[in-house]
Amino acid sequence: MTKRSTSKPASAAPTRRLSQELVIDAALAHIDRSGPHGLTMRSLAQDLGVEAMALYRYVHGKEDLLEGVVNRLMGDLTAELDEELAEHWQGFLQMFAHRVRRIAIEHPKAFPLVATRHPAAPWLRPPLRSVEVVETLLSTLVQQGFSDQQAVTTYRLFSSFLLGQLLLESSVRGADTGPVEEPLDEGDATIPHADGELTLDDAPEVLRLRPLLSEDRSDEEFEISLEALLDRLDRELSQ
Amino acid sequence: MTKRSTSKPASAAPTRRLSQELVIDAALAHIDRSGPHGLTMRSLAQDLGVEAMALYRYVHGKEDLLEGVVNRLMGDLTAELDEELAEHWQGFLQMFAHRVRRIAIEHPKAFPLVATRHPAAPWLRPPLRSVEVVETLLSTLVQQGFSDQQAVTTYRLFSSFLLGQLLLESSVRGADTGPVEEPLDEGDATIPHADGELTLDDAPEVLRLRPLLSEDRSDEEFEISLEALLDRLDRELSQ
DNA sequence: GCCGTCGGTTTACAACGTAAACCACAGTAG
DNA sequence: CTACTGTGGTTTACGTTGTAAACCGACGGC
Repeated sequence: MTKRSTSKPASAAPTRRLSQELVIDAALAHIDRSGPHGLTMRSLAQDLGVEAMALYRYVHGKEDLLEGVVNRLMGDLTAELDEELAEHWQGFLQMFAHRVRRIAIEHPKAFPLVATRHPAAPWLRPPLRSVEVVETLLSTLVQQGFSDQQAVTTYRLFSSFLLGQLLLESSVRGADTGPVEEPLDEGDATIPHADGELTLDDAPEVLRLRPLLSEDRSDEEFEISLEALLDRLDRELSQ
Repeated sequence: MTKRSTSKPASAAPTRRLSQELVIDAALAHIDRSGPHGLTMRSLAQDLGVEAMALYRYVHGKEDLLEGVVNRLMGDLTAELDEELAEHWQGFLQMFAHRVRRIAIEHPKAFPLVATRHPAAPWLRPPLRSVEVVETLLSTLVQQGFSDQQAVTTYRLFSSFLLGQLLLESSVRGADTGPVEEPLDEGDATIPHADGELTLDDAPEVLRLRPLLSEDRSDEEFEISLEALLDRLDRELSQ
């Protein structure tokens, strides 16, 4: 109604009763299409066909809302784990990794939040942010013969791996799924800032390898790297 | 002068002439102590003993300023590389990795910006965000016998590794170097939100391993993981 | 002397997060 | 049936943000 043109995909007021779950879901949906930057209390409210202040019945504030969103995202990570796979730590970790990756892929714009948002406890490393998840992971590992130290280290290695890989991946996916973010102005000053099409003169190698560079190998790369990590763990375990 | 109490460490107006460099440096310093969230055009201006709008002579806007900051951070990555080390790709990558790590450690609060801020080109993966850096990296690799594909993959693996490792590391370091961020209120609603001291009942394993978990092994872990990555690359190279 | 241009300030505004007061209704108690 | 109270939502309001636009003083060249 105002003048924003940035995608208000109808659904003006389909629901007649709010709830925290509903709010958070709407928030996630909104982020999915316009990025975290595009999420505003008012715009979200409008999505729900309601006034901004109404949201405050269900969330403490924006910060809290975002917290809710990442919980929503990473929440059902421990849900219904396949007992079969969980029997060997390799399969277990693999399954876990793929679950997280699926989330990152389904919500490329939202996933970075998981990384940014600092966790409740310093030893809760993104993207495995809930005590529940860490608990199942650690207990499973220890239960399968990992020493305490090994379990913890594995947890650390595993999370760095996931974070690095998926953050990067979701960043590129999030970009081409509609870079609705910051159109911003043109014009320049004395700033070295990003040129319209990037100066890759005197960068012959980059120029030459450009097709290779823009290729999307994320699937195989993830698989391979994960495999490498597991191998490495396996080696360190038996040694 | 207003009423902010959040650390204005003197230095009211030591300089009589502004410059883009100066502005960006001040911004970085400000972020270093209060986090990106605490950086405000007005507060930054005040640090420089000047009015907010003055900054716009040197930066296009806040977004641009942040861009400048990350460039400043990652800028001199290619400066004066040790020819000795660059003779073997292993030493080369190692040196690179340590340089980046040093930056992440010296600016824990600022480093996440490097990850968040999306790069000019999609194939420019954080934290190696400048064409220059990527150019030297790629050319060095190719020049030492890497195939094109191998060079590119190495670049990818290397950046994921750095990003995951250092983002996590800087996040914990940034936290205990003064969590000036979002003190926010107390009180609750129907929200699952982080309890004051986190409920780790029914998380016996986490509870038990807590000392292990909060231990800081980042130094060795980085070294070891880097080593592992290099080994893996070496293996894939010869095979 | 006058005149741009450069560096900074003043003023202004729209958009944001959110506190506080307000209102409309639905149950329920009497 | 009426009065009371809590619950869900709106209105109004305020402070803080980023930034556009107009303004202004000093200073160097003609």
